[in-house]
Amino acid sequence: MGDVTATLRQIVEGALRDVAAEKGLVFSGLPEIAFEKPKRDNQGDLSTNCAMQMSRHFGEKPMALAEKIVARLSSDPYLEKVETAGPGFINFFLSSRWMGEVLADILNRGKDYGSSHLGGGRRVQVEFVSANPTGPLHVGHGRGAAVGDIIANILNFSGWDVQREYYINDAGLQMDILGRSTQARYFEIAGCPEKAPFPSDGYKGGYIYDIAGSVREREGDRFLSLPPEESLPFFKTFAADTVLATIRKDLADFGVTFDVWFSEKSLYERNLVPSAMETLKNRGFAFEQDGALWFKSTDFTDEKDRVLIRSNGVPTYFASDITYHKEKFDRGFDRVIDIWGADHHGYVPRMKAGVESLGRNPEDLEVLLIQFVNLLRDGRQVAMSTRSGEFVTLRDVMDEVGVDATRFFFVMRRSDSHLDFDLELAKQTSNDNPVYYVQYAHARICSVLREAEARGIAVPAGADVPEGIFASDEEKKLLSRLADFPKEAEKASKDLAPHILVNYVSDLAGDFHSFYNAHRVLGEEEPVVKARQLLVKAAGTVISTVLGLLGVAAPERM
RNA sequence: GCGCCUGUAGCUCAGCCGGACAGAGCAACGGCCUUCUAAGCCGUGGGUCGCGGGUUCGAAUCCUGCCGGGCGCGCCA
Repeated sequence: MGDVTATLRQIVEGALRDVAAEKGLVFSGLPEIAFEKPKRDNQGDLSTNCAMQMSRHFGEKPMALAEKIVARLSSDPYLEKVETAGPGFINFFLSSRWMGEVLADILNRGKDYGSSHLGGGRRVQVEFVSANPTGPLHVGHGRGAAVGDIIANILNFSGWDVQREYYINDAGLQMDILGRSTQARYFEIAGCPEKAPFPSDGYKGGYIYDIAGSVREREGDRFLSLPPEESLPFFKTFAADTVLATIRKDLADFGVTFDVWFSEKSLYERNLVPSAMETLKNRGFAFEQDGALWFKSTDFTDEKDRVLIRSNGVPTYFASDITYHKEKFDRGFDRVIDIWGADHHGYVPRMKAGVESLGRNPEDLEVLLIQFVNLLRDGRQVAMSTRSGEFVTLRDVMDEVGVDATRFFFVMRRSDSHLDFDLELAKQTSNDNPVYYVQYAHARICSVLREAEARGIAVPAGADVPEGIFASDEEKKLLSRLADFPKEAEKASKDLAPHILVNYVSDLAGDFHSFYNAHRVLGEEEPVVKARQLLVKAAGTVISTVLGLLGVAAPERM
């Protein structure tokens, strides 16, 4: 059986129509009846507040309407009992028959349980990280990487055709500064810093020395005799390539890969920027003034017009970005998601205006803002400053605490709220650490199934269990949680919210641990052993699926 | 000054397209290992949901005004 709520919805709708018919009311379309899982155990497995929401239309008090609905509910083998409660809730207690069906559904669909066709195969692009190739990725980029990668996984799981893309800002002034910084360090190492002074806005990180050192290893001192301006192109290219290679390696080791690495420079090489500017002019959204080309962003929600091409002829970052987004949509995506650091939030209205000016619905571009990571060690803040080059890199963190914990921690909170990341906590292998809590549940499950096998008790091939075999609260709770998964996955997809999955899988692991401590799988009567083996296997399947979406390992042993 | 985000238990946070006595983890306290992994489980205590108004049968949730924290407002990227 697929969806319990869909079945319930039909039943309740039928009852509502009956009540309406008796009162001579006609509704063209009933609002969707919402079901939720009540907070307290004695409030049933599912409940609806529809009586309260529709009481006005029916001219009834919520509770009275609820009673009428309940009185007209058709009997259903999946329903054990139905109650009205509180201010007008209708609570549904599901029968044990339903539990067996959920179990069978999970076991039959395996890894696909919880996946959906929400996206209908439509194409979505997720662009994330996109850090300037001027230095190693820091923790903030890491959070964006984890969020973007997991969102891409979730969208894929819910039926979208997903492409992951990294936009390389390799065209602007920053590349020049990177080249000059490297060049200066090269001359400095060689003992003649005066020939190429370090730029005042240069990159001061130690990695620049490493790159300069590599240049000396490969090219020797041959640039010392050349005028700096002549060797600058080499330094620019070499430094950018080196940094980008490091970024790729860090991301790959972090479990993040991209389908496309898109170069900003390529926009210029293909001459796309001028043609995009032409498009804007033709559509009446760009105008010339004071020798510059301006975007008429005040036609949209922006507070002032913005420069596209400076009076010196150099395009702004904004011009590249409009061109880039035009190019994205030209590639045929139905939906484009950009994941940015929260410090760019002021740029969102402008970018949306840009998209709209190109004739595209601005809602086809969604911008997700990722708030900062506050790095702590034993509760104390770790000092960081990009300017001085002293920052904690993603590499540092994943080397210290491991990829699994790092990814998990990055998506534990809503993306739009600040994240406290305690390095010491993430490293602990104790119950303080939520990552291991979940992984441990999976390892325990594997252990039980292994032990069963060792004792010659194979996991039953089918998925059928006797009705009523799961009688305890712990079993029912676990099953009920497993039944929630498709809804939770859907919610995570619609909200683009990985933390929903983290919360879900933590709760699921908790339900499993409670079950495990209260009951034994092996050594009970045969039908119970078989049913519990299947239950445990199903729990393992779902935990493994969710951890897979999070890009976190599901270990068989710990 | 204008704009965006944010303020929930001692700490970190969920809940925020309005609903049943506001949830979880950690920390504190008390229990549970001869039995499938105690990296686990069970129990107890702990909250004026920043403050004041408003809308509603009903507000942590929506509106509004204050107060506190973060960020952004360039012919920078």
